[in-house]
Amino acid sequence: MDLYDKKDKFYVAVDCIIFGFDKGKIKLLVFNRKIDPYKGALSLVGSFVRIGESVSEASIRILKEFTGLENVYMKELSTYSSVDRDPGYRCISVTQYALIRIDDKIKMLIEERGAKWLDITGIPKLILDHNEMVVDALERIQKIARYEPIGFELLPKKFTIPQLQTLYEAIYRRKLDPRNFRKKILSLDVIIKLHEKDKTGSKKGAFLYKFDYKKYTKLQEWGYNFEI
Amino acid sequence: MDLYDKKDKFYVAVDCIIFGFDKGKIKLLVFNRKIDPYKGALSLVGSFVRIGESVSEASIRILKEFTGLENVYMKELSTYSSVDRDPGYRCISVTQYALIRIDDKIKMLIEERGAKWLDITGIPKLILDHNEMVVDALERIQKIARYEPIGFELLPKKFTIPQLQTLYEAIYRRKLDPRNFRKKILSLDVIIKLHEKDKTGSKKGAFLYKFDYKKYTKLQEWGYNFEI
DNA sequence: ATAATAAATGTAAAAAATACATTTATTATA
DNA sequence: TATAATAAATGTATTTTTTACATTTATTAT
Repeated sequence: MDLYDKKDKFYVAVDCIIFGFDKGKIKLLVFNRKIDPYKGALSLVGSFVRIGESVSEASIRILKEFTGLENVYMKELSTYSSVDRDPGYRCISVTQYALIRIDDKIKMLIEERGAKWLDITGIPKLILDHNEMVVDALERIQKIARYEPIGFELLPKKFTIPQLQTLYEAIYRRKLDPRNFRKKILSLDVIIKLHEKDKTGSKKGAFLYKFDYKKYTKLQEWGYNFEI
Repeated sequence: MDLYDKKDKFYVAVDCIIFGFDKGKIKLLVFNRKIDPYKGALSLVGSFVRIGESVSEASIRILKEFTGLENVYMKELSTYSSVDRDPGYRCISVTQYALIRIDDKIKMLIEERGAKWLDITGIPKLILDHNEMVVDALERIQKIARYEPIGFELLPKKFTIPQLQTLYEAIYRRKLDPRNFRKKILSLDVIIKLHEKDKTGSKKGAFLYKFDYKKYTKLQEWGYNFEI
């Protein structure tokens, strides 16, 4: 490998913009680099793609390394390839955005690995062009939320309608009317009411629901609009 | 360059899925390869990305080489990176989809360069994974047509409402009601009626319109829905 | 028993989408 | 110069969806 000049051949990297949702806020997963270059600086979760794996295989591999998670919602965002984007290598980065459920187990796993969650309002300087990637990814999820039920990827398997509303308010950055929101989400007919309540949010408690993937898949075939 | 094994380092290519619209049909630009490997086979317009250019610079360069056109609507589709996608190189391809106006000048230019337009219904076998790219690009433009006015990129600068309708019918693969289509498109308030008629389509002739990019840009800021 | 809290609910009005058939401007031809 | 032929242009009633808005309910803590 060291026979070649690092600026004379292409390196391919994958960077993951990993979003979570916790306490009513959308969060981004970053870590403090342990090694040079940029030791100590904040970075997205990423790695070089190996010659014997595809970009998507690489992204699955590093997501597992950093979070312990498999079968995560992850989609390609885009390619960052400016000649001077990385002073060390001639490296193009293929970015992936991922949505994960934050629970206590995940929180622990992530802390063990030296990663952490940042509130997406007020992301500090990250290395290279990673801030740009985050901005682009946020724009993308805002767009995609209009025709895909991505909200459900970020919530626990069981969630309440007020929780779902708070999440959509965070994605769209505006308040929604609770009566209209409830009416709309129920009319989509893709959530199932459970016979349990979550009482952490109020004395009355709110009914828990779960997402109906089967029904959603069926509807999707017919060109379904998820706008809320 | 030849010091390195072709399977031992990454090559980066860009492939362009270039769509046009002619005689009521959506067309794809392909060419017959003049050199090995795959001499004589049909291929998307593409090239290796040079070490000193970005992917987007490369795509602009090759689009110019093949069509003579600059300032074309072109967006990244996605990255194709299976380890065995290209038997010759360890090559990842970043694809771009482009929409261009087919006119007689372009037709000539393209023929001179040995490229040609294929009807998108019934694309023959293309090299490598290019068929997959075309399918993905078609899916993408169908989706994107719902919230961006991409139709206008494919039509001549001056077009009639029936022409626009035919184009959307080709994109969505379904018939639209002419009264409702006209009502909807006019309500969007982004096309300007001209005092000329196009009489190639009928004895009565249809009024020509042009797209109002300024108005569209303004509306876009407010989160505009282009669904037709 | 009462206060406090967030969850749950309904309705009327406005806007948008849909379904549907006739008239109009023009050219070619009888 | 009247007529036939052609695609363009037009209107309305109905249904569906979206919006705006205030009160009651279930539960816990005091």
